[in-house]
Amino acid sequence: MKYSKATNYALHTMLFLVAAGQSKPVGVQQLAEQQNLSPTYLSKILTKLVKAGMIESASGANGGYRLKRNWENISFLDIIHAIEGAASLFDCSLDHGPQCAIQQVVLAAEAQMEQHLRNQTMAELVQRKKIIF
Amino acid sequence: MKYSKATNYALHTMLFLVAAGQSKPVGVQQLAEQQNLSPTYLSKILTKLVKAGMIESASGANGGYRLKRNWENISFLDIIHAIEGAASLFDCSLDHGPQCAIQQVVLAAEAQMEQHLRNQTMAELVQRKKIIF
DNA sequence: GCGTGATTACTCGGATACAAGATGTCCGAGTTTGAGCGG
DNA sequence: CCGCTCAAACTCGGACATCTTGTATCCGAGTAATCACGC
Repeated sequence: MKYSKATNYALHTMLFLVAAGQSKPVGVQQLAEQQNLSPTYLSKILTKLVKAGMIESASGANGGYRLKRNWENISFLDIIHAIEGAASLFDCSLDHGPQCAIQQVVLAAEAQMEQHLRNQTMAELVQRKKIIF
Repeated sequence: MKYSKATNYALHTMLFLVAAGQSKPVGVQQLAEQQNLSPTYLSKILTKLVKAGMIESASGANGGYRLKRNWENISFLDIIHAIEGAASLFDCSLDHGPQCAIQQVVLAAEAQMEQHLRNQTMAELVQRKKIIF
């Protein structure tokens, strides 16, 4: 079990966008170069973030991606969910009784992790560390 | 990102073995029936648990799998790591600076989850709930 | 009875098949900016 | 100097190609218990 590379890329991109501010859109090319991956693939990932309402895209020359309003509240969990989906990471394969004891334990553990990811916003991270994204 | 079905099977099997006690070995056929999957596949999964030292196998007639000593301390995390591997679920794809801020956040969150999984033993769960595994 | 061999009931491990998802690439289409050009 | 056109610089989306991983099956080999049989 591992987070996908796409999540990796999305987190780094968002961190950069937050650090850059929301003044001008940043081209996908520039973003891709920094992470050393192909622009077209990055754009697919960013499309998910757009649909999740975290950023917006600007077409045409000088286009690119830009933060949307209330970007201050975007948490790690928001980004991860946008990319990976919000499904819980364990589904009991059997159907025994109303509630599987194993499932309860694992989901409780997952909730702990999500709690931590929900409390950490991108903006806060940028403030604390002086970048190195 | 999801835990694999194999993990699912392993957890359920361990819970059953703990509930059954370590007197006689339980055949893989019986274990597979309860979870409605093929015996050969289950045996592959259980082989990992054997190598992790949680259970032992007995060949020949009346053979099967049985708990090993100090099974009381086996936690959820032990089983999950035996099946999924112990690799952390996030590796920063870039190499920027000594420590990636994003990585630190995600790993801290993961640590929270693992903490919870480490504290929950199979034996405890069997005692609390009267089965339904 | 008692050993000895065959049968039966198991697990083990490797090889293989299959499906799904992650990871990328390619290309055509739409959109905005800005430069060039003619009036 | 103004407006029009056109090219350039972008993103968007769908359709692929590829690779890895999870899931599962098959089969031959080894092993232990038990049964049968001959002495």
